[in-house]
Amino acid sequence: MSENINTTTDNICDTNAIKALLPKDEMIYDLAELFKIFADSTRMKILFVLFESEMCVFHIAEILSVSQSAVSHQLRLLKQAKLVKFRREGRIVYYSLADSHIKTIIDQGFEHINE
Amino acid sequence: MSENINTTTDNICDTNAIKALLPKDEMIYDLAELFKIFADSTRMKILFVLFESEMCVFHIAEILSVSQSAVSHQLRLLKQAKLVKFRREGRIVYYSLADSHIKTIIDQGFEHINE
DNA sequence: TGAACGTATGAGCAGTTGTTCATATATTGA
DNA sequence: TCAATATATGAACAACTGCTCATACGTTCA
Repeated sequence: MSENINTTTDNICDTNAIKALLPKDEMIYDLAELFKIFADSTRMKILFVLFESEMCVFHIAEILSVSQSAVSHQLRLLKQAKLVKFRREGRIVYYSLADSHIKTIIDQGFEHINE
Repeated sequence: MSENINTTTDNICDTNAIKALLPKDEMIYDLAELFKIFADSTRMKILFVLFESEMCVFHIAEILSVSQSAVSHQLRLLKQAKLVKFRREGRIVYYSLADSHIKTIIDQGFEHINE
């Protein structure tokens, strides 16, 4: 226990102690991956549309003036991140938000910007 | 008022009405820019270190096993996004978190991951 | 069954990002 | 003032991202 000496440098602050307090690398990596999803304005716009209402791919593309393909590609990422869910009704696929954390995260982002 | 007809397509959903409810493009862009900062594991790690304590560049680099230059570059971005602040004491520059929204955003991210 | 429609996806490309390396700037103490 | 130390920054490069284009898949209806 007490022989656990910091052998690298004589620090005033104990870097090893702080290192031990950090979340695991994998956890931090996953967190960064999640925030990557919010880090694009097209995806952000899609989320804002879905805040208002469940919506099919075609209408999302129309509202945002973005190609159907681009929307579909981004919905794929949102789906993988479990930020949206979907249901099929005939040929039409309706997307909606997956959970409520999403709104909280975005709201806090807004508050930071409008500090 | 009532002559405001949707001329593009005969939609069941009124896409123009939804369009009007969305935040302005610039706002959404700024929000995405903010989340870009959280979208990298090195920056994320830096934030987690600063959750624990104010810290100089050298020690951050040591704790994270990242080069001084890389840390400095990332701190620059964190500074620009007003996520961290700093104070100089001689040759040493100490960084710390700028406000409390940061922790809330990250905590919500955690909750989403651990759903 | 086959045409039409809504959605998904792979390839390719231009633009962006994070790192390293070299070097500049700033502060201290001899 | 000069060497040492702490930090900042520009250039360059490899890796990644988001779009477009072409096309495939899945469903409906005639």
